[in-house]
Amino acid sequence: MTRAGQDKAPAPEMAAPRHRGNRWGRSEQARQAVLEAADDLLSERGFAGVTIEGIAAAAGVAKQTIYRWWSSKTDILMDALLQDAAEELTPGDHGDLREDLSDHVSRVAAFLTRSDAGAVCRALIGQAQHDPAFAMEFRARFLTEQRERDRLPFDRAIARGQIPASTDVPSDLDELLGPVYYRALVTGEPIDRQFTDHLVDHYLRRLAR
Amino acid sequence: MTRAGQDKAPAPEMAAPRHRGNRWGRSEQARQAVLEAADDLLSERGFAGVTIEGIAAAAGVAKQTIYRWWSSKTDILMDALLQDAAEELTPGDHGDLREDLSDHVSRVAAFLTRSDAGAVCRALIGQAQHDPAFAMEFRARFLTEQRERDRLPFDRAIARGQIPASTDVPSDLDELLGPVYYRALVTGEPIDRQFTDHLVDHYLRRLAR
Amino acid sequence: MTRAGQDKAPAPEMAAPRHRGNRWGRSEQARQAVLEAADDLLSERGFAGVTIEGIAAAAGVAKQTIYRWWSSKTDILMDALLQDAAEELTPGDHGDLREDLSDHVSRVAAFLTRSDAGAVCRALIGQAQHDPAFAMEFRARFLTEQRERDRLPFDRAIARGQIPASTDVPSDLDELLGPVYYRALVTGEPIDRQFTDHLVDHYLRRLAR
Amino acid sequence: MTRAGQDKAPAPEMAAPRHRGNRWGRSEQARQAVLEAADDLLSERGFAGVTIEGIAAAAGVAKQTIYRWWSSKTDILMDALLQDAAEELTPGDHGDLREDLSDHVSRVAAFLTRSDAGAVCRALIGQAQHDPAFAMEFRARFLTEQRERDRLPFDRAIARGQIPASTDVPSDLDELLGPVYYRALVTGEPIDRQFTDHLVDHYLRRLAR
DNA sequence: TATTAACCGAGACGGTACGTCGAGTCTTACG
DNA sequence: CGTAAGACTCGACGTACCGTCTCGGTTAATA
Repeated sequence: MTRAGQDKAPAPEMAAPRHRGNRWGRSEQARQAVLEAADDLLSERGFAGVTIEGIAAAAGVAKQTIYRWWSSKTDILMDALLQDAAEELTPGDHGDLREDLSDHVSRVAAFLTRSDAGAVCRALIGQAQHDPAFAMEFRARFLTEQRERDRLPFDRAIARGQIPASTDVPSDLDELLGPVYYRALVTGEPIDRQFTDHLVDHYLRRLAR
Repeated sequence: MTRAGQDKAPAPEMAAPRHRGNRWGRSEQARQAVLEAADDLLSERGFAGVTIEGIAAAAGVAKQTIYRWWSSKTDILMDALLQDAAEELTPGDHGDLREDLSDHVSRVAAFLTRSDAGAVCRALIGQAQHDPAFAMEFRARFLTEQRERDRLPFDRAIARGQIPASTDVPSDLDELLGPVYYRALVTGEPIDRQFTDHLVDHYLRRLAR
Repeated sequence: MTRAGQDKAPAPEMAAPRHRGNRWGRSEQARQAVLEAADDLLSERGFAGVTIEGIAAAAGVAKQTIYRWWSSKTDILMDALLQDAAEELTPGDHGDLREDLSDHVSRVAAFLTRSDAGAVCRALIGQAQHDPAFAMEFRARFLTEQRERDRLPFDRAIARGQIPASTDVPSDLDELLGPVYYRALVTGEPIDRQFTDHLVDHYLRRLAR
Repeated sequence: MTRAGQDKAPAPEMAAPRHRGNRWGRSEQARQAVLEAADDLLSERGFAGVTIEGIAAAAGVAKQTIYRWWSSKTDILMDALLQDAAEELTPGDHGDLREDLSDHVSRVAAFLTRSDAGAVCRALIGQAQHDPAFAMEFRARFLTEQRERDRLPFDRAIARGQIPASTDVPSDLDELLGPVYYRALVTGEPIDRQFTDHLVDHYLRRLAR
């Protein structure tokens, strides 16, 4: 759908090589500048302040270059999200389901409510409410991957024999994370560690019957 | 904040009288036409297809008339939502917490995923992700009221002595409704009765320890 | 074809009245500013320097206002030409064909090669070479009128009995004015009084057999 | 000024040899393809439809190759004109001034109003109205040569003693050809043989006093 | 025989202007 | 006083070409 590249520069902290009129491909320099400009504009001026013209100006890039590689501003933000989200949202392995979940759920809460990438994520979920086609793209490009990461603690617990293999993980994920997203997206209520730990506690107590 | 009027229809099911230059107040006819046009445009052309100009044209109303009474297209949709949501989302009283909750949670799910007013609601939640000021307005004008309705089953159960008065109702509401909103807003997964009943069941089982 | 108005402000040297958000019609103020800006840009930066954006900026007018009333930059220049050309190109009446012609032909030469309006005229003739549809419009809106003016000396001479009523005026006009246009448009040769007087002289000598 | 090559075709009617990477010189194949593509685009889509990108695409040539040899689209059209015009516009020698002129003037008329190369010529004259620098180039590269051809009948008549050596040929040319160009460029009036013959007749009658 | 200079197609790049859409403001005539 | 009408300024949209820049590939004169 979108030709946006996901690959990163082999060594991300190295400066992107100067673009030199290239037959084989796009300017990594321009790509990074665009993603960063989009991110900056979102946090400084809000979603309405993110415009293709604004990004182009801030990134020192021609509009046409943006349209060559991205189909819309949300497509750009999606790339920015994919580049940043994975590491912030990959659950660690503490060898224990409660600890893994407690850690991950509170990490998701912090991501959604406090991080820059989380702001991008919320903006895209917002856009998904306005545009069904984008909603599908969001799910295909981000959510599917994220759900894979979210379920890792469960998969490890199953492997350990801590919970039965028959566990309906997707459904349980909805119950655990739903309230977090609900607060982040709808009520705006702050999400503290106590709340997330209660969620985990209720879930584990239910498992234990 | 907004000058939108909510009331005034002398006899709501009667056709509004043709407005003929009124010295003493706004045209109820124009108000209804605007709200309906906004609703129609949203369902037919999506959120981006809702424009002030489009609404004015569809409603046979001057742009200035819209700007006189509403501050933005989301303000209009808010009025439309408030007009429609209350009755769809007021929980009935079956004399039993499980039944009340089961009914209400599934009703919320249906509202969000299948009704026209629910589409308006999702669009506004989407907009809230893009605009913090609007998020506050959404919470003040719709969400507070809705949360009052949502908690009615709990209040009645407390009055009946079915659950302790110390119940942290807001928090429990988040746990019950969060997964529903999460599916509706984020994953797009369909929400069937089985899923909502599981939510209620898990909640009640936890209460019973 | 174009909705551009030709009417002038009733008293042209009076400042156009301040535009005051008008139900019945366009802003005369904006109209004049656009025509003048187009003229200025043409003489200062050449035809390629005349852009809709440039005119809008110079006239302090929105692009949309230009597109509302004119279809292209040549349409604007046409209006500017029509507003200026008539007086510069209306032949005077000296009671004698030779004098009338001598005066008029040299006036046409001066117009084409030295006046600002003549520069507009040459630019439009240039555009007519590039765009057959515009060529037709040019002929309908300017040339027909101009040919009426050009033939006035002949009509008066016929009325006076100085030349026969059977004179093929259009054809004679081509012979008299053609060389002037040819020099102005093609060779760029300067056109002095001697050249135009020779043209008139040759024409009159031919008449006299 | 322009690097456009005029020569080099070893045998012009032979198909140009396939270019296969050449150290010493440009690809005749590319050159011809560009000129033809420019011609085609002009006749099919008008002057505005002639773009460097369009020519490159139509000719199967890289933009850079065009920019290497020509400075602008008008520079290309100039080459195309020079390649085609000479033969169409060289007056024949019938041994008689009237016949030579009659033939040549009507040939010029046909060229301007009916031939493809004439369309190119008119387009360039049009461009000359928009761009004084180009006007000079047009005169230096095409018009000077063409004027040499135009005067041939006069030179031959002088050599024959048919007209005096003191004849002001350039001025007479303006009088003879001016009306033809005027009709072709300005009025759009068709130019038939009767009109051109009248021009010649009037000229010759004047000579004869 | 291998090198290498000159030209080629390709296509990404930073720009400018295009023509369109909608936002939000303003003024008027009417009821 | 509220309304329909509609012209206004402004900002962004997405597109088309501009002219510049490398790139890798192809050939033929030279080394």
